[in-house]
Amino acid sequence: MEYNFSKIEEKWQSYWAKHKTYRVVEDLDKPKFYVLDMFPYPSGAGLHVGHPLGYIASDIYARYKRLKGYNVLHPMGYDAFGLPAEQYAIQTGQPPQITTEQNIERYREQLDKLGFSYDWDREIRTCDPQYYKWTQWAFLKMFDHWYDKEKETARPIEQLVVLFEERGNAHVAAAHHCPYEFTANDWNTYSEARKEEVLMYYRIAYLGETSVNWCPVLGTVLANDEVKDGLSVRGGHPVIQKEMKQWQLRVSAYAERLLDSLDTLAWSDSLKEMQRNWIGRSEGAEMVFQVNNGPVIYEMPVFTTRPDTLFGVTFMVLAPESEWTEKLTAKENQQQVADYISYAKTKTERERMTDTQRVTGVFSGSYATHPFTGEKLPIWISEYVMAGYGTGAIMAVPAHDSRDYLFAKHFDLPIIPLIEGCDISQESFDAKEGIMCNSGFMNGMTVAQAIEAALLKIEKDKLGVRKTNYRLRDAIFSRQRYWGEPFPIYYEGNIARPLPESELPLVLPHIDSYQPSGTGEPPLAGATNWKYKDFPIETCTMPGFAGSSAYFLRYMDPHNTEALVSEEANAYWQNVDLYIGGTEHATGHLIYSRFWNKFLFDLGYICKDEPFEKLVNQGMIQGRSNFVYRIKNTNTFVSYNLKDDYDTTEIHVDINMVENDKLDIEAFRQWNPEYANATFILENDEYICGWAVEKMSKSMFNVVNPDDICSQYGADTLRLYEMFLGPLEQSKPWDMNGIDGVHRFLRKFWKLYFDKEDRFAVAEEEPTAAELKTLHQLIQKVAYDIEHFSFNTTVSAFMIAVNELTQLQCRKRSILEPLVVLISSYAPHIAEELWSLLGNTSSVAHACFPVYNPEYTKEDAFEYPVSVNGKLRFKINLSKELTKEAIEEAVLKDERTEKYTSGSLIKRIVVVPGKIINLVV
RNA sequence: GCUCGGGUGGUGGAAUAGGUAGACACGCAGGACUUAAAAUCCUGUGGACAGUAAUGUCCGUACGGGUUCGAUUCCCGUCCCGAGCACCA
Repeated sequence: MEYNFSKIEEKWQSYWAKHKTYRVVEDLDKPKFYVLDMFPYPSGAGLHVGHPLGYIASDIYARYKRLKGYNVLHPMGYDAFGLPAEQYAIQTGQPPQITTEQNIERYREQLDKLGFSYDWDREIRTCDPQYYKWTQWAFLKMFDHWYDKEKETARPIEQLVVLFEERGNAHVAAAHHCPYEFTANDWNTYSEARKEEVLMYYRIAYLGETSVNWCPVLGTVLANDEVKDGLSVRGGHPVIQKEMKQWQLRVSAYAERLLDSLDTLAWSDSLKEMQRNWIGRSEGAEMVFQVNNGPVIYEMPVFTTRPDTLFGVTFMVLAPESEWTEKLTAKENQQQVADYISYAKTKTERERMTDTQRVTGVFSGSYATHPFTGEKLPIWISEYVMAGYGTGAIMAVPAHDSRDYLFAKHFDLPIIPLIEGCDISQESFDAKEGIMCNSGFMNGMTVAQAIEAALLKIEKDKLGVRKTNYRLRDAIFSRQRYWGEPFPIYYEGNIARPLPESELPLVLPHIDSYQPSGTGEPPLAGATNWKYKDFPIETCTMPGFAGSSAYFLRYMDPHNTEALVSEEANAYWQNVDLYIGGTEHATGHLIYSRFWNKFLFDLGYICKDEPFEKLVNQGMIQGRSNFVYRIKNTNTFVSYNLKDDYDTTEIHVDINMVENDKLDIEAFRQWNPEYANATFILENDEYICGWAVEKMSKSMFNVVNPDDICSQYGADTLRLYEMFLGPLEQSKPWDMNGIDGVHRFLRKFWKLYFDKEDRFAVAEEEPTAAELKTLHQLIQKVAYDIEHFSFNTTVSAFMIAVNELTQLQCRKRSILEPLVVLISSYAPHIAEELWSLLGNTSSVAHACFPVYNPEYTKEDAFEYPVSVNGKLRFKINLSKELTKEAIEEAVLKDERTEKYTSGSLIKRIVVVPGKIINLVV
């Protein structure tokens, strides 16, 4: 029988679907294991060969764990809300519901062809009202809670009200952004509207005025992780800063816990590092500087991580947006300051970033008093100080901070060095090392000692307090878009009210036009009857990360109508044991879902405080693009090696028209009418294309569709080949060069089970020692490799084993049946077919992973390499069981020892049993 | 600038606790089968030198040093590549 992969794969895929082979239910008799992929956004372009890389790896792992006796939860779904579907709707008028549905269908077809062992009964879609009901529910919970910093947990807002009634807000350790203090008395006299206003400063989901990343082209606000280099991640449009009233999530309240529990997670170091950077913890002091501004004495706080440099402070700087800027500007400087602020406002985020070298600023006209020396410190305003971090004001130490240094040089301000022997003639000395000088009581100390001494002094003199700051900001949660979860919020006048839980899900209405209104109103403003009891409902929708922040919990109990997840299901599945996905979500999804999970944990809805125990980042599979070179202003194309003689433009060509970098000229002519009459300058009668490794994308014409590979080689070959390509975590370009070797291997493997006449011919015979050794070496290797995510080396191990068994002409059930089980994680279709040919009636998925027996792999004789002074000389066959002394004796007796030491005295013999013998002369 | 990865044949990549570097595969070369091609199978394949040959000797994991009987692996310095962060005080 031929290895007819298309027939086999079709047969088993429909078998699995029909018999629901991979359906999983809670089973208290079995240990659980939860393997999760980052669910895809179903884009119109469909899957390319890069997408399944992680899915294949997780599928191998899930299948392996199943064979090992675990009850494996391995679900899949779709992150279906998002911008592209809406952009498409704006262009075509097609409702996003329809296009998303179509895209999902296409994705499903492509996924099904690859033989994944998902339990499709648990599929979820974030745009399904039955799913986003729970996204809205979680939002309501956040609206209804505040964060207690003392107890380090979220608590119901009613309890905060009780605290306010008793003691006002001054002594409540809550995460908040309330700009003022009030007493219990004040609180009790507040109107209802005023109370709501105050509570909004404390809610975990809150509506607040903030400076946001506004993208005029997309007509929406973006979160920090959705902006890169001052451009939107989606689309690459410029982003400006704008003050807007937005829904936000108080992620910053969880900063410390998000940071601390990173240590308990089995994530890659680089990913943890990225999260640490993003959270950005820094320890220091918040100190108060007095500003004597005419009749009023202000106390202006600044944050510093270098209190040791206090004696080097020669001026102060405020952020242009800081509230202090207005207060501290002297009358005679008002015009310049106003000009400067309006100048700073016109700059986009991108300009501000690229312009870091240019020093700008303006003097406010006021002076602060140095707390130790009493000196007058001029207060400047400059855009290099950020309003959103610390207090929006800094004490400048030009000698030891490079930004302050540039500023001081530019405006000719004094610079006082504080470290003995440091050279500050060209640049500041930023390193935290050396001995202090010019620093009063800190003279002679090291920097580390001085920091501690300064902190003690600041606390003692009540000049300030120790403080830890985080870079992590609250997440902006409003999007002025249509295709997202509606907020379950309505407005009673100015007061935002939560919809009752019984009203959930609040279903996204259909609208007539997806066009932006032009007035900045979100599309939902145009929905008819978008009201709750005559009160208008919030017209913004939630951002993309809302739906993906708790989806891993929903998979545990996807059809529950009473709860996000039942207590029983959650107690059984706990959290994700293995999460596989791209590193691009490091500072977005992976922070938000950890935050979301911790919040639900605080409320007692779930039992684990972290969602993903182990996380593996698969690398990207890049595309290999091809180029042709058009001579400028002509329709003539010149071959790659001749292009340097002309002035050419590089143009991407569809890789389907290129083979081994040789262009199919006819296909190229038909590709685009513009090229129909093109002429070509050839080399050796061929047109050679240039090439480059780039991101796989439609616009670069370098996309390889997995469907094509499946029809040409089969899914099993594709699965094996994607793993064989290299280490999972590494990025690599797609190339087809090795795929034949992998396909050849599968055919060889298939042939093991058939005789010369191509009849299935597996015999019931006793295996030989050599056959058992091959099998058991493989069992050990496969188990080890899968546990260590070394999928590429497993494929090699299969190849070696199959070669050996072919050599041995082994056709015995006792060897070949376990072999099927071993390979079934990687190549499930061929494994199922052989498994059934072997007479098994149930799926190979229900088999047991073969047990490794070290007896069979034991070697009697071992070939010891013998080296002299570390240089390999010869090999000697000895028993592995021999004692050190016996080995030494045998080596000394061997005549080659004499030859290679040429009579020199042997000073020492290093014997590592089972490894090596080294003679030191 | 800071942080984290990484540099191994013509290519993708192995080497699991410091112990035979280059597994496995691609490519290439030669051979078998065939009228021929495809497919399949076999052999060789890091470099240099010596030998008719089996084989032997030396060099070799970006570069320079160190630790060690022994370093692709550990330490220090340099160079290059990739990723992330970037006025975060």
